[in-house]
Amino acid sequence: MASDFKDISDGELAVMQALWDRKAASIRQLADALHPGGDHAHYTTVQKQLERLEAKGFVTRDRGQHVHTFAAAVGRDELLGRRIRSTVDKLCGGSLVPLLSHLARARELTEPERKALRELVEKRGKAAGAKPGGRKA
Amino acid sequence: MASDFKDISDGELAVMQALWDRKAASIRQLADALHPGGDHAHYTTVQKQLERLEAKGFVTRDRGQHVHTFAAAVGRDELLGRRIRSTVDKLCGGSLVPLLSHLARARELTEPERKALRELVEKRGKAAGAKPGGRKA
DNA sequence: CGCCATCTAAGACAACTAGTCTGAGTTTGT
DNA sequence: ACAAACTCAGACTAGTTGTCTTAGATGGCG
Repeated sequence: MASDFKDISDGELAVMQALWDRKAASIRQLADALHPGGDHAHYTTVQKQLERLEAKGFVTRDRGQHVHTFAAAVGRDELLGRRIRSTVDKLCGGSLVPLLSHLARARELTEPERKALRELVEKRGKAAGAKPGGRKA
Repeated sequence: MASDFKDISDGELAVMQALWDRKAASIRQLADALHPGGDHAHYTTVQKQLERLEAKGFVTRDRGQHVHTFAAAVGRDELLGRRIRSTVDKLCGGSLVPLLSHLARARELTEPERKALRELVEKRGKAAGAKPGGRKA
């Protein structure tokens, strides 16, 4: 279910961001990036965050070398999607309409945004074969 | 700042849902709705949740009568918007493109969703000030 | 008036999470 | 062999959330 989605904290998210930016890294590299001039305590904080992220399945650890190497197991888009879905499920019963009309009301779209949007609309060729609004509204 | 957005827990959200469904209500009404057959403990749980929601500005309390009356201070759409914005800020630096392309990739859209989307595209040239009176499109 | 049901108010409490910090043991390179 | 760097396990604090207890205020009714 969509609900077995374990979310992560802001601190853990910062670690993920660093990981997304570099494909793979050691604790030391991440700690230095996130806490420039940090001491051992900062190092172990990052270590603990990676440990928890690994437990939640957001990160993979390569124990091949003495210095372990970490990599993101879920991408930015994946996390984005989970969060959006979770929000939409909880607040709109799964329907995207409120989300979309909110966007429409909220602010002006930029050119790239409009472009992405247009593609989204085009894509409707296939249809909505899917059952209408699977969830309740 | 957009970041001073205080979020609410799932339990508090349930109270908000009940409130959105009925415009205004007393603690008793909400407690009965949320915990059918509940005892005094459930009552005070809802009371505490309302107290915290009021502190966070999500709910207003009318102390005019002996039995206080509560109403939602922020709507579903407002909360939706805040959460979406928060997610987009944290994960995409504020750009909607990843969100939109995720939607495109994720699944087929339903008819009403496509309709809302088309309107979103049309609406391009306008300034932030929503011109149409209608909330609903 | 006096009683009682219902309500508000305030705080204690356990469970959980997240960030921090400490200490001990292991591996590596010189 | 020694020192530096790393892993690992766990303790500790603080904040949040749901639960529960107790005390005091209010209103209706015999």
